[in-house]
Amino acid sequence: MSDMKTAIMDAAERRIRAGGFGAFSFRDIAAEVGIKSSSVHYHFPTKEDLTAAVIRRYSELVAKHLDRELEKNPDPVRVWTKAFRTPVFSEDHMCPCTVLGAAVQDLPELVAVEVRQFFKMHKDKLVAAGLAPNKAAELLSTLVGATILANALGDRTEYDRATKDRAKRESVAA
Amino acid sequence: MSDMKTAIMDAAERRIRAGGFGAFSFRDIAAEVGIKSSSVHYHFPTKEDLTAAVIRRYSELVAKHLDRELEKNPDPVRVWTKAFRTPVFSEDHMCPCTVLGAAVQDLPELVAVEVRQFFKMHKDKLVAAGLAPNKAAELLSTLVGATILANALGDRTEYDRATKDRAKRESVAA
DNA sequence: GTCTATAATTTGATAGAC
DNA sequence: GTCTATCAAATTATAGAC
Repeated sequence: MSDMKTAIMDAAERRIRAGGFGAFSFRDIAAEVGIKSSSVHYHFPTKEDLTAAVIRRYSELVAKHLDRELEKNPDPVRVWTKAFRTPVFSEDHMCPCTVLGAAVQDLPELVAVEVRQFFKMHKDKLVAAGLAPNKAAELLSTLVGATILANALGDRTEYDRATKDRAKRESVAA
Repeated sequence: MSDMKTAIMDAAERRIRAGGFGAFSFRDIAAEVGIKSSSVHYHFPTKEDLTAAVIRRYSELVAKHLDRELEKNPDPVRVWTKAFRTPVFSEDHMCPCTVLGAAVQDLPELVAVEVRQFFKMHKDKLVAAGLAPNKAAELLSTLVGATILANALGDRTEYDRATKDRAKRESVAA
């Protein structure tokens, strides 16, 4: 993948994390990467294509990261709690799939498919790691919800408050 | 409040639930309620004003509902789990504050304030109902996240999977 | 690959008649 | 309160030169 294609996706991802599909334009991104908006269309024909590519890249990156962490630490509760904590304590604030997942009804089909796939990937991996389906859904819900709570309240420490007890309760219990 | 003002807010709320702040225009809403977009501005000067009014109304409605339910059932876990379940199993799919809370960084100030207040209200009420602050944050996170999971996966039953175990585990324990 | 130029549409908002 | 008319700006996307 070319440097420019990567730079475009990086800029788009940051904006999606902040406000979702409606919160960025080709002109925004073009200005940031130093080209014209028509040149962005050369790399990604439509906004739908660009957004879907960003989510797919993000999803694959997260999947690889989780596999790597699980090798070092067999406790899925701790691994996932730490993974979802990362954006909260960075400048990005939110996971792009969480932002898009909340407004999935307003998303172009290609994007909706990628977002659905992201959450399905998490469920599958958690079950493969030993969690019961109900526990997997509950853990994932708590982590996703905790990022929203922290974001909406403007208080990152809310994520730790929301996830602290479960980590103590269920760690190693998997 | 006039019937027209109410109709405008109803139309705006439905669109916010589906896609957030960027997913509706004054023209959309005007068409739905049978007037022109310029007439919408008579009732609400700006989009920011309209959105903030919608969220404030929603927040107050939810607060009253929770107070009423708590009188009938003293178990906050069951009351809250049922309350957040309602939009998931309706045509609305999502709570408007959850959708906006995920993208709060992209929201006008007046709207962001109302969204923050919504989640603060929940935390305060849960603590007043007897939950420890950590437990309140965890429960709220799980419920909010479960609505997103159900929405993103296009499977309402995911909400029940994600919330079933906790209800069993913690009910009456408050 | 990037540019200029532009089409076609939509947006939030205002002025002023009725 | 609602209308017509309109503005200024922004949007996604395309055509064609270089």
